[in-house]
Amino acid sequence: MKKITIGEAARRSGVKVPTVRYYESIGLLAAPSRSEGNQRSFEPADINRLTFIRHARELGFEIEAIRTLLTLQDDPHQSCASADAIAKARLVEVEQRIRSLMALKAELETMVEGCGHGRVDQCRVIEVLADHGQCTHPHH
Amino acid sequence: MKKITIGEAARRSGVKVPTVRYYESIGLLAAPSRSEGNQRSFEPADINRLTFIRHARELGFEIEAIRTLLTLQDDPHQSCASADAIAKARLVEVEQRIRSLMALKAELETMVEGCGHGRVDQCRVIEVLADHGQCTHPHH
DNA sequence: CCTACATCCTCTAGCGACTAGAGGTGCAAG
DNA sequence: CTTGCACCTCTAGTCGCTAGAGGATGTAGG
Repeated sequence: MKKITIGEAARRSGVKVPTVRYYESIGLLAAPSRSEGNQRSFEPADINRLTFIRHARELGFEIEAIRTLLTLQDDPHQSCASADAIAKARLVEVEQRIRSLMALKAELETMVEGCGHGRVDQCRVIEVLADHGQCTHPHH
Repeated sequence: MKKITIGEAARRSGVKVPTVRYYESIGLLAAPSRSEGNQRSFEPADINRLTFIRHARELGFEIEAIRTLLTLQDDPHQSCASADAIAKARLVEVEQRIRSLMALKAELETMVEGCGHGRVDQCRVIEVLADHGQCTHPHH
């Protein structure tokens, strides 16, 4: 079997080198075997695991959620109810975040549109921040 | 003039007590005068400043951006071009974040819908994470 | 005046998920 | 054999707070 260095693992998985070491340090990835010169030597399975982690992180799952998802993946005969629950919870979070960002977007647009590019004392950006009563969307 | 304690300032501005002290420590808020017993004594202007900061934070502005906005507010004869640029940049960020979250939402929905609530080896949640080629939206 | 009790003070450490840098070793090509 | 990159460990820093220890102050009731 050919040895996969950490740099190679990083390139194949899309996870940065220091981040791979970090994942090992927090026990998300098992410590790989070492070469004679003490360098990490990864297996193809490690690349899959790293890729899984990267995808999950890109979808905004927290490390602890990923830890749970990984233990599920490691034992494929378990019920997938936990995985389902984790994904559903994440979906709810994302939907809330979208709603809040949409309100925010509207408010920023009002600020930017109202700005006559003159002096600060006529600037709507500063004005809205200073007096929240002017918010068009009193969401907070 | 009546003295405003840190607790009162926190209540009026909506910023928590330790956060007020934190803002002072990073120089976002001038150190207020102290009572005989070394307790902070705020002015009404401090409440306004804290409220400004809170609004800006709620809109997702970073501390350094707020620092700039505050120096603009302190000198109302300046051009508001900087404030305008900061708000516009923030708007662009928010719009990008919304787009990315919408793609993410679609992907999570596919995962959750596809889950037959059976065993892990048939679970679409795990499957999609393990093999990103299955993503309906190849946004990343 | 004394006693509770809330509020205040400073200081340090912790959160999540990395990222950066120092200072040193291994390894492959020319 | 030397150059130079990739690797190693370790510590500290990032952002914006938050929590807790351990002690001082301020206020209201008895």
